[in-house]
This record gives sequence, structure tokens and C-alpha cells, in this order.
Amino acid sequence: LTAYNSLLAALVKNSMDVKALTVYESMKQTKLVPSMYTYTLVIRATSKCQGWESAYRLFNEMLSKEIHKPNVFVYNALISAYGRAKKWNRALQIWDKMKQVGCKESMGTCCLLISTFVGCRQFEPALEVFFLVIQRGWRPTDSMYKGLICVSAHEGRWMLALEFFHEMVASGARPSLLACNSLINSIGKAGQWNLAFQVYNWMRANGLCPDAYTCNAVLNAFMNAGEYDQGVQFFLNMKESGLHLDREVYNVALVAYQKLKDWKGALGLLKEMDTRGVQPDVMSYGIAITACEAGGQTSLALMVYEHMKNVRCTPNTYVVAALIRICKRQSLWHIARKIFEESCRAGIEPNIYVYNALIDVFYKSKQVTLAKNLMKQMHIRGCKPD
RNA sequence: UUGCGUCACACUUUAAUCC
Repeated sequence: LTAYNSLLAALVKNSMDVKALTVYESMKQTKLVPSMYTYTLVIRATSKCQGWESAYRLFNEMLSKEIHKPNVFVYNALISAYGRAKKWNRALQIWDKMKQVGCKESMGTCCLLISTFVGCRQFEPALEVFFLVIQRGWRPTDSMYKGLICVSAHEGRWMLALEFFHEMVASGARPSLLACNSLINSIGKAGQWNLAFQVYNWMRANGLCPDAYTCNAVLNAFMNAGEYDQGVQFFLNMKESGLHLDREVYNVALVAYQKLKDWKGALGLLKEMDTRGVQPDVMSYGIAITACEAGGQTSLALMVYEHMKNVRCTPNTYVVAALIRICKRQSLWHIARKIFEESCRAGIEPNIYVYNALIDVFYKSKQVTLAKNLMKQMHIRGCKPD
């Protein structure tokens, strides 16, 4: 038995799981009775190459022999299999079973359970395990703290996440980049841009290097709170720092400019995207055009439209509606109509925003007949007026 | 002999209409 167990252990340790299983099969041919250690090893091996079901089968097979009562290692091996398979429900069941049969959880059990629940975003069970750890008088591991910060943040419980964060720091550990990111994100979603920014500053002061997630989370906090000025500022700082920013981040920054009615800033950024090799998409152009609209820059908006055509970027309803609205100020109904027709020819199905914009332009330009006709057309195409 | 050595897993993001 010792020889078999040693061999199995060596194989499992080196991820030779299939080999381990064949060794186990050959062991079954003998009269040897597998020990708990054997089962632990084989459950581990089989769960890795044949999934959690096989681990469960083996576990039951072991129970049916009624030779031994499973020890905590066997339970842990099974929980580990469930965790890797994201079967948090099963992990919860087996944990219940442990309690029923009076098998006491080890620190390892708790680590596994928390890891499983966090991975499946199960806030309540993760918290329950954490309390058990405290209750036993154990010191939670760093990973437990990290996991709880993440799962609490994900649940929208940012105050709790912040508490875990503080506890972790107080215990002398450093929260991970990921934990900080989810914390910032959660705080930002709750509209607490100031607090989110404080966590960001803490990160930098403590040697954690912000990544794209951090950038998004902080930027999002500002945007959410309507702090567009600070959003722009932050974006510029991140750009300055040399962090690679993708198109979506650029688009968020464009929105900040748009909200500030800063058409110069928006157009500048759009141009910069081109030169930096970040391809603007329809949305980038749409936001820039809307910024021009907000700033009353009709001809610039139309120039952006021309540019789009040059680079073969097909507009969408956002773009078309914004362009049409821009024509209102100077009653440029013929241009608005041209844009509308072009978009229809390009196969862009007008929506209520587009129709409303064009009707508005016609109305402002005293083209009541055109407006009426458009309403009829709208009706025929199955778009309901609001 | 089980868990966070490693790997894996868990975190983030965008626009629009009249008055």
C-alpha cells in the first residue's frame, strides 16, 4: 500500500494524472485496500483529467465500501474538484455533509471554499466561510481578504469591501492590484468618486502599478459622478504615464469632452487617435460630432462626416440623428434631408431619433409639408411616433 | 498527504431627439 501511495503521489505531483489512474486500476486488481491517502490522490488525479463527475463517482465508491470514514483531506480534494469546475453549489452541499458527519473543516477547507465561492461570485457563502475562520480564531490569509474584497465589491457592498481592505492593510498585507481594481470600481459605481480616487492614490503610494482596469474604474467613477473635468484630467495623466489606452477608453474621454461641450478637445483627441494608431470607430466619430453639435460647430461636424466617408466608416443612427440635428440651427433642411437620404441608401434603418430630428429641422425651416410626409413615411416603415 | 510556488479563477469601460 505504501508503495502504491508513494507512486501515486509522485505521479499526481507531476501532473501525470492519466498514469496515476492506470496505477490505481492495477492496484484494484490486488487485494490491497486503498487508504484515505489513496483516495485523496486518485480523486485529485481523476478530477483533473475526467472532470468533477468522476471525482464524485470515486468518492461515492469509497463511501459504499464503508471501510473508512472520509477524512478532511478527501473532502478537500473533492471540494477542489468542484471549485475548478465552478460547481459552487456542489461545494456547498459537500460542506454541509462535512458538518453533518462531524468532519471538522481545516484551514485548507476554508481556503478552498472561499476560493470556489469567490470564483463563482457567491457573496453570502464566501462571507460565511470567512466568519468560520474568524470564529475558529484563525488568521485569514491574504487570498481570503483579496477574495472577499472582490466578491463584496462585485455584490455592490463597497463599504464592506473597504472594511476588508482596511483590515488587510492593518494586518500588514498588501491588497492585490485586482482587489484594488474591483474595490475602486465598486466605490465608483456608488458615485463616491472622491473615495475611489483615494484608493487609487493609495495604490500608487504603495507601489502597485495601475493597469487598464484601474484606469477604467477610476475614469468610470468620475464619469458616473458627472465629474467630467476630472475625468479628462485623469485620462490625460494616464496617457502621459505611457499606459496603453484602448479605443474604449478614448471614447469615454471623448464623452467627457462632449459633456463639457469642449469640441476642440474632442476633435483634438479624435485626431490624436488616428496618429496614435488607435482606430476611431463609429462611436468615436458619433461622440465627436455630438460634441460639435453641443458647441454649435455645424461646419466642423459636417467635416467629420466627410472624413468618415473618406475612411469608409459607415454611420449609424446616432451619427445620422446628430448630423440632422446640427442642421436645425441654421435651418439647413436640404442638407439634413440629403444626409437622411444618404443614410437610407446606405441601408441604415432610421429610428425614432432620426425621424424626430428631421421632423424638427423641417418644422424649424417651415417645411410643414415635408414634415407631414415624413410622418407618413415613418408610419409606413413601422416606426411609431412618440 | 488537501489549499493561493506556478498555472487557473475572480475585477473594468462608451454616445443621441424637441420644449
